[in-house]
Amino acid sequence: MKTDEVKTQFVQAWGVLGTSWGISRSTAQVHALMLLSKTELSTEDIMQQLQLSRGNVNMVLRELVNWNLIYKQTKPGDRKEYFIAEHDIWQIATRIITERKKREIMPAKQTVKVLLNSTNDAKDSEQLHIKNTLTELHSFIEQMDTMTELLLKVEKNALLKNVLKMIS
Amino acid sequence: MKTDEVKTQFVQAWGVLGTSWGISRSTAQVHALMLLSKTELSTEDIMQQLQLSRGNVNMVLRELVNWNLIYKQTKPGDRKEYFIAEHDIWQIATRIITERKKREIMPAKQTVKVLLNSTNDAKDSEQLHIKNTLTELHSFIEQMDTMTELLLKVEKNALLKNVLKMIS
DNA sequence: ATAAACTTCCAATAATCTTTGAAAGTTTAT
DNA sequence: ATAAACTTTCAAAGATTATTGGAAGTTTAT
Repeated sequence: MKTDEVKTQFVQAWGVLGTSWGISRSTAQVHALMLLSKTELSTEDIMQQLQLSRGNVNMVLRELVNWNLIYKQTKPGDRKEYFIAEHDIWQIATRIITERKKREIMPAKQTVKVLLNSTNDAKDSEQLHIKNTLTELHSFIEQMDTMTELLLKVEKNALLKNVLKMIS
Repeated sequence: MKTDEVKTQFVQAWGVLGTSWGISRSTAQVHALMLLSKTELSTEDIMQQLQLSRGNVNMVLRELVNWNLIYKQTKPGDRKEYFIAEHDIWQIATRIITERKKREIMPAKQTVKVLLNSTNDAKDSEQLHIKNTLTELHSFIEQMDTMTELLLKVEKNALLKNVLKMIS
């Protein structure tokens, strides 16, 4: 397969996958393109290669910069901004996991915690059942949280990586 | 807070959270209601309590049954179908993780694998960079997959649970 | 101070995903 | 065989989310 074909296919496929991960198609596409690109790209480059509007590309790039998945770059004597992707896969993973934690785990934790507080005075059997369910949910979310932290540590911890390999 | 207030708040909050996990609001709401309900509920009960349409509740229940998150029940001398939630939090977790793996990890694995195959004959530096990126992505996805399997095993494995606690 | 080159914002539009509700289908009791 | 009680389907409507594209804003060189 030709280089450009591979690129196109990956970009398109990643866009589709992205939407099932709660990432907008364009965001996933731009990230995919940049991952495969060795060199920095300008907004124009991306617009042209992916046929997306200026506004959209601008927003997506801002989002990716916020997630620390791409970096802004400038070139001497050139006023344009260029962007280049973080290419270290574990760095990428770390940042995505961090975002997902923020988006998916923390709000759930918060919700359950608040409601759990309001069931302290549970008396009848229904109330106790609710309290019990919320308690279990809370402890489960805590464990997911721990797991997430663990994942974030794997990168820096070769020993841990091996332990995981051993026990799994 | 009153029992019904807690229920309502949990159901509503869970509905909102659900949408940021790629689960439809109604699905998350119905599941939340059933988690807090000690007894089985009929389609009518759910329609009435959550003010959702018959069609919607029917589809959602089917989906939840498919995920093994709720069970169908019948009562002697009653033609209606009733549903009751799986209440074991680790069972619930197992089933959700399994679904997410199916939906999020497997398709990505497949995509990368296919494209990786088509870069075997990489020659110039750009092609090698692409091949390299895809290779790393592939190995990362493998690791996520392993991690998922590990998560699924934690439930049944007290030792593993303790190891995790220890090293995290 | 001006204009050129570029970036950002945001209201309108488009695309996608969810929910409804009525009609069709199925099962069970008589 | 019929009708009552219940479940399922699916096209249309509604809600939400993503994208566009032009206008406003900013920066830099002269």
